[in-house]
Amino acid sequence: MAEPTSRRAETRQRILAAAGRLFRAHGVDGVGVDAVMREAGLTHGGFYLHFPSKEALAAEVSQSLLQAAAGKWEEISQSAEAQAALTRIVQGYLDPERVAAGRCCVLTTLGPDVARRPDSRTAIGGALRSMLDTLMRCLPTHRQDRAMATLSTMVGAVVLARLADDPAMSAAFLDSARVAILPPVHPEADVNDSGPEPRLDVA
Amino acid sequence: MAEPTSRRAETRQRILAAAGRLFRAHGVDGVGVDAVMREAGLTHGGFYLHFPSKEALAAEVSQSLLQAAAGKWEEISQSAEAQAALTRIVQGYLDPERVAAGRCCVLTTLGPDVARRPDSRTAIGGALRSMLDTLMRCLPTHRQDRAMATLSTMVGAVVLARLADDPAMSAAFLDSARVAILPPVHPEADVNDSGPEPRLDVA
DNA sequence: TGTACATCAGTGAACGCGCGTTCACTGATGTAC
DNA sequence: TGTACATCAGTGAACGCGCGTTCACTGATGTAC
Repeated sequence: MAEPTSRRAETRQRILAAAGRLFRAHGVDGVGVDAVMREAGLTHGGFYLHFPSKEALAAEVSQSLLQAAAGKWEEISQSAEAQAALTRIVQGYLDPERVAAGRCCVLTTLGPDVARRPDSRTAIGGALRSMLDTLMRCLPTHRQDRAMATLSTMVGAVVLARLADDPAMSAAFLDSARVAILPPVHPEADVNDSGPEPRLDVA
Repeated sequence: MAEPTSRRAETRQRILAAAGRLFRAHGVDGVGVDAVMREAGLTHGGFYLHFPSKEALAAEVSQSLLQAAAGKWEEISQSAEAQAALTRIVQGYLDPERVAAGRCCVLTTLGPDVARRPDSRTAIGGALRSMLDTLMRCLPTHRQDRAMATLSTMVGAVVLARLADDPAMSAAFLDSARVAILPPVHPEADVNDSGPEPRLDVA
């Protein structure tokens, strides 16, 4: 009769999800344990039944958010040909609506927070490597350094789009990164440059 | 007898510098007003003689740090030919020692912090535009979107280098960005590709 | 030049508040017989 | 099937602490005469 996910594990996931939303919106230091628990529909006292400390929660939130992103990328890369997968990954990452809504990558919303917390740093290592690996396999060159530079451009563009004071500038950061990463496509001009026929099957 | 910089103005600068160091190292929310004043060699009570609030300090710190960076870039761009200036700017930004010491761009250390604080966001607007402008003039294409993508790559690389758990990976993020931005140079092979003779006068 | 006073940068105690964490307790769920 | 008990997730009051901010005061510097 042992249910696959106990009630305890379910609540734990609810807390993780709540912390994911709040930490990304206000930073780890900008949100209290009581606010996280309220967002999860609980009272603050029960927090330590699920996590040993706020610091541990921060590490696990970073890890689970980045692992989710890494999993999504891997899934995309396996469901489509390399070029199309790259396009979907990059366009999803640089989606203006997602960025505006704050549902963007933890690297861009909590990057410096993670960098300052040893537990969080080590916790995200695996997912980060996985994302680079997926990206590398989708790139035409299959080179690791190209994957790193590409991820840098994506992360930087979202960071800058979020801190620009002008909406047009925000959009321009995301656009310029997309254009820089994805090979130019001219659907209206059929006579374009050579190469492995870059086709976009995602709007 | 009115001295050009009053004692008051000098102290104010000392507070700004102290906050610059501490905020970049621990985040705005990770440092108290008393710690900032202690770092500046003062007691916390006098803080409000110089700034109306901690929030205002955060905004002014971000602004002054980014303006300093923008000024340095502009200076470099006027003291050298475009290609050489770009090289110096990019190599300075991606210098592993500076990144390791935490003396790196406020966009990478406080990006999300700035994004969340309306006062800070508006405060850095001018300096950000100035940096993009300088970058654009140094790039071969002189295109604004290329400048934005380039800055994104630089910012992202430093963010990622700071949060990577492995020193080799940190270095690789900085290296890969440098290689991606700066045109490849082959000093050992004199017979290289054409173009405006890319010369590096900075090691 | 010397004295009296005004100005003002900086001090440090104090404030109310919210934080991270603990803990005695509640009440629902599951188990034993 | 029904009762008695154990388990355990969640509650909410309480803790010590450090935060941002205020303010009466000190002491050095500058000004007036």
